[in-house]
Amino acid sequence: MASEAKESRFQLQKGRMLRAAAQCFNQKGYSGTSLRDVAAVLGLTDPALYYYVRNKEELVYLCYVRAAALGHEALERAKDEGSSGMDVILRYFRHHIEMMVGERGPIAIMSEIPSLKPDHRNEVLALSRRHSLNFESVLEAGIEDGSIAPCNVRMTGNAIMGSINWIPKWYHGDPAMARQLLEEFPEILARGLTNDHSP
Amino acid sequence: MASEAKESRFQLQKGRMLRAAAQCFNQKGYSGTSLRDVAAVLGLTDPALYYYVRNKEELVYLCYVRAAALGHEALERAKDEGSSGMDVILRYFRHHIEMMVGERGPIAIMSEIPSLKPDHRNEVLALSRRHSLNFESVLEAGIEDGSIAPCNVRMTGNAIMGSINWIPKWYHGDPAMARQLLEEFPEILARGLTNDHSP
DNA sequence: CATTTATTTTAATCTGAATTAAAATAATCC
DNA sequence: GGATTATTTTAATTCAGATTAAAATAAATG
Repeated sequence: MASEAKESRFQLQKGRMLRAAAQCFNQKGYSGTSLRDVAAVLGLTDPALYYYVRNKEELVYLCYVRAAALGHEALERAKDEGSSGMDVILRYFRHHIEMMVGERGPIAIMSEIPSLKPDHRNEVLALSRRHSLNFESVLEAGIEDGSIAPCNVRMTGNAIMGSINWIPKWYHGDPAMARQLLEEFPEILARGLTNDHSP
Repeated sequence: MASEAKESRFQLQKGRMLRAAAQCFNQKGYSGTSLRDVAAVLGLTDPALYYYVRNKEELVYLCYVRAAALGHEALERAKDEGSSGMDVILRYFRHHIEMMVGERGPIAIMSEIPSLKPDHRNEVLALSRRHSLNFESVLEAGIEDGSIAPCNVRMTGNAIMGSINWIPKWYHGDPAMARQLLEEFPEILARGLTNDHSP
């Protein structure tokens, strides 16, 4: 239908914009990227972006919501597919990293949450916490089922999330690195969780 | 002597300023902190900062140089004190985290390296790389001496640095958390490195 | 094909935060 | 205590980049 097609085109462009923005933010830093930079990636001029977004703050906000959504999706998918806690964790790592370095990426580093306006900030923080808790509950399940060694799940979760969230700082689009990341990183992260001394 | 004392006072204030700036950047984000914010922490007005620094870019640059220097110092001290590779690594974790949450902290997250001016950016990147290589060489030594399991040191280093660099994102000055961080985080990070199956 | 709607552009404005200049206060030194 | 230097302030300026307005183009629709 017409309205569907139109909405789809709009949403498509908006999606492209969010990915362009994520790319700019990760590459040039937040203060280093102007709306012009983002527009340039899309072959547009800056005011065009205002057709999709109220202002720059909202652009950042949407980038972060998207980042949270992709992380959430990665974990939910892993939970659907996986068996033991450790299995779910490993699948989650793979999905999340795939989203960062693959077709759907990049994912914006959430460096500027504090400068979002209060409503937006609170929402993003809530999404972020939810994801952390979600991840921790998988850790707990894994401890329960014996696939993961007992640990402080809060602290362990923070450590792992840091590793993942930091990836865009050193991954800059090199395909060879992307392959290596997908192949080796999940195991590296998981290695600290293994329960070698299970009964 | 007079000139000594004067220089010391100047350097002292400059040091305070860098810590105030790090605190603001970590708490409010880069774009969310104005020079006025930094000055306010020190009980000054914004133009006063220009007595210590040429401009905001230089302030950020100095924060990052300081961050790199403290990381470097933590690792060097660990190397001086430690025995096996794993021992050095653990000591490094403790020192670095102590610097983040203790008297000498906070340490600024290096979120805005890309928007530094080229000379500064290159210098900070060089310091950053040097630290990574330094850390990787300790990992290699640990693998050599059998205290650390064989691994891709580049990738493993990236994972661990991510965890550490991300700490200020979730540590907001709570003393109880600081204690827990010091006590538990090093072991958590090290757990993925242990060589259980040594010959 | 004419009309309406969607998207983008060009040109103009606005703004807040960085920066500079000049003056004032505080510290130090002889 | 008077003179010199160090530090900070108040007041003014500047500017890049966000934002808005109005016009132009492109797409869709009947």
